[in-house]
Amino acid sequence: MWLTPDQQQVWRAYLRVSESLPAQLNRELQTESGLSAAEYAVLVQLSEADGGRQRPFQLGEALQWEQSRLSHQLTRMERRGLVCRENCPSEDGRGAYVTLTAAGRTAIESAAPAHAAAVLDLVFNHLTEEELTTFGRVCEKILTNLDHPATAPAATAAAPPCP
Amino acid sequence: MWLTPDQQQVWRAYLRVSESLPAQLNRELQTESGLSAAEYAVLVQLSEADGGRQRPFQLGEALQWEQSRLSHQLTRMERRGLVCRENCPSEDGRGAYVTLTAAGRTAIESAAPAHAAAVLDLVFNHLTEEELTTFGRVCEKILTNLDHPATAPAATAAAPPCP
DNA sequence: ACAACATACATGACGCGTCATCCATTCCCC
DNA sequence: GGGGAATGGATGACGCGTCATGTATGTTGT
Repeated sequence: MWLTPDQQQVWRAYLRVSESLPAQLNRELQTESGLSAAEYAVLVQLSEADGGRQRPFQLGEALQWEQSRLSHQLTRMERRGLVCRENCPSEDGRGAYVTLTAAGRTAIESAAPAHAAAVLDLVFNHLTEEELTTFGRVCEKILTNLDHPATAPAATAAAPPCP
Repeated sequence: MWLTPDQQQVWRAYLRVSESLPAQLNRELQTESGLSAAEYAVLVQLSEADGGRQRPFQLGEALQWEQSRLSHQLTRMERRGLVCRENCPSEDGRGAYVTLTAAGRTAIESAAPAHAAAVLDLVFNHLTEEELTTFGRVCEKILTNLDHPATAPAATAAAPPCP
């Protein structure tokens, strides 16, 4: 029930990566393009959507973000003029649309190349083919474990009939 | 200057891991022990220190944290009674000491086993030997790239003589 | 000895993320 | 068709992290 020394070492290395790599990418994004990682992610999704326009809940699904997180983020991005909200899609009175503004499109298009270059530079340009595929497989395995919470100590049998 | 499809796929998987894995571990830590990941990290360091007592700047080095971040964190943890600050180490009038309280030691000791189990459960128990070592090597490589900013476009030659 | 600089730490402002909660609309089922 | 429940979304409170600054003590050069 404890990590082996090998696992400890890998885990510590991973923890450092998981702190430093996003931090570094954030800094680069911020200084080169004035965008945060969160803004970048939203802008990428919107720019890939038809008409640069999407329902918030679709955005949330694509980003795997909590709805509240997205809502806060959109509020800040609207304040910055990167997106704008339009209410009342005729089909669903509850809904809304988020649209990329011209400024938003400019921002993402000018930020993307440098960001991709940074990712290549910090990660992929230094990996062998085999390291790439194994790294990918490890990530997929972790995602699988996150989705199937084997952690459920006794509830794996069946969902209780909700009495 | 763009990611290949393979790289794209691995990158997206990594991004999800880097969001979901810490989030999941945080949740578990929070619900099982009432600790945040940041608190856990500080408590681990302090509990390994002699007398559960350390200078903030040493803590910062060990954790690789910015000084300001640590200071804020210690303020919150002091408010929660997990650590306490003592000023005036006789050797250095500027300094301070952070000490683990009894509550802090109890917290970390009761939290550690479940946390280790969660890490094993979510990550290491599902990796082959070869995946473990390759994963570790990839992390080390990324860390190396982060330390040696090959990104420095033209300033690698020499630091300017600071005119 | 004293000015200039460096070190150790604290703090306020702000962006970010989560949780809990709330409002409006739409769906469903009797 | 009327009363839940579910869905789409917003918001406030709070912990967290960074940047910019501030303050006090120590160090160094002249």
